[in-house]
Amino acid sequence: MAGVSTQENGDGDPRRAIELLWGVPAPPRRGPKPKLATADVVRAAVALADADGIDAVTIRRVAEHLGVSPMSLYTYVPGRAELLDLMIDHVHGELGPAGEELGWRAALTAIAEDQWALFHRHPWLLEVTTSRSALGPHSFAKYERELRAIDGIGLGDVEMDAVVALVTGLVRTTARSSLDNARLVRATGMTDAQWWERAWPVLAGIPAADAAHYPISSRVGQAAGEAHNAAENPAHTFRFGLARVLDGIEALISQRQQ
Amino acid sequence: MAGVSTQENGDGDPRRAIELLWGVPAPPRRGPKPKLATADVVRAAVALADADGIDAVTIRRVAEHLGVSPMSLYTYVPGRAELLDLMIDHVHGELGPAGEELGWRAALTAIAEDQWALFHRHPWLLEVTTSRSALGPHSFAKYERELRAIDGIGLGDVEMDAVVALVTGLVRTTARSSLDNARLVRATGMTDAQWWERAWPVLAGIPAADAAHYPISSRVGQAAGEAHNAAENPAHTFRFGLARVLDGIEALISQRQQ
DNA sequence: CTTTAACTCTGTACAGTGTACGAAGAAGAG
DNA sequence: CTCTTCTTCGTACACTGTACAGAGTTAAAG
Repeated sequence: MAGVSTQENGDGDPRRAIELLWGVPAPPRRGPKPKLATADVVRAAVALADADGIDAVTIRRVAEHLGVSPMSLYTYVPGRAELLDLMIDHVHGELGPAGEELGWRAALTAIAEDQWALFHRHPWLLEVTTSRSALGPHSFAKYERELRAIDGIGLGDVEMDAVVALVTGLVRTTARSSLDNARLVRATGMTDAQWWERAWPVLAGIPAADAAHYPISSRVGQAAGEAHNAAENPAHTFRFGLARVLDGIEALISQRQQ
Repeated sequence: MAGVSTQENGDGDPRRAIELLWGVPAPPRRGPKPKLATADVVRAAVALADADGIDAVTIRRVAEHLGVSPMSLYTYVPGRAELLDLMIDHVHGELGPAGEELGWRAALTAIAEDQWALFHRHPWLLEVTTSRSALGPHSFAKYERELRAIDGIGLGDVEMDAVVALVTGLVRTTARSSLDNARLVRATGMTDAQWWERAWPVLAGIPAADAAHYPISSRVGQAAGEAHNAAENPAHTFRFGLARVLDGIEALISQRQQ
């Protein structure tokens, strides 16, 4: 089955969102003392998302966890979309610092491993799409660290951005596959193997689905399916892909140096 | 701002979903003639998603487009989640055939270009996550074609699956970035440059956001931002990444051959 | 033929969602 | 003190997926 869905929400004026992200101190306050701070709301939302997924982050449930009425949250956060932005930047703060003494390959590897771990700590990150206004201080630092890893090794600026996107994209897709598998096992109570055992009789009764029509898929799919369910293997797939990508980057660099 | 969100929906019994995907002919029917066929529903849903994004695909709106009451759709489709599965497999039917006479590099390139184009024709594909039960005939054929491109060149079965995931993942992430940019420009009426012009004064007033703290990002981010907005450049980023990935795969293959 | 069973279609209803609006009350500014 | 601003909250609206029950239609069974 399929799930959804990244919905629109660019309202254009980024001022308030940016101020929240960067924690601009509130101007002189006149009314009653606020019960909470924006950070409390963000922390509660992250805790909810960690535990029950991004769909558990509803205004009502976050408010309930904070012992506050739903509408009060709008005092601290302009809306749900901006809350998600704040959550993203918040957990980006868990990523490691620059660590500059390494070579580019070791540095990129450390970055990728860091993000791999982050996705597994906060799986909901994979269900949220970021866009330009989500650039808070921690996301900025993340980007800076990524670029620093490959600065001064002969790549152009646009190339550097592309290389960084390549590596972070790899982490994202392999982490997604790893966590999707785990999530499905949890949700359906079936491993891939068990699921296929139930699905197979149905497929077998369909002429067009005969294995003869898909000879390579049948062979490879089985091997890959078993590998995905082995506990340690998603990480191997990730590191395999990372090695390929780094090799490709290395080829570019040595070509540039000639 | 951020958007959401892949929600759960594994109900466990895949029989009906699989039958729909593979177009099993309905058993002898007794009641009144159906006004529609499942394919009509899928086509209408795809048209809606193409035009207005995946969030426009609500049961009510699809039904309205078909001149039918919302609840009748449940005659043709078990629920919204399965409808999304059917949509995915439907558009996977637009992908090209195997084309086997090419070398692995040319074949993988053709596959990647095909998928790049598909994502641009159906941007909603990027907002939907697939999972195991979405494997209809066209998705199966897609996987088979991908594997065929690299079959018999010395890779193990699990490696083949990982390589295929690497390439298709790259297409997905670069297409996402390309389309996110386009979507934001459409939604906010601002290009990245215009957006930054408005955002900059806000950021400039925040000590922590000083460019001095992010020297490389400031330089590279500007260059990359301009590149993203140039009409032809997202495709260049995609092809740049593809070249790196293919180089990485090539390194593996020649290492295997020694 | 009549009867029966299966099937399509539809209206209503429910539990959710984000959030606009307005009222009530608290606390610092003058 | 008054005035203004701010927080908090209850209510309400439009929207979602879909469970359920009933009405109407058709083909098969007797």
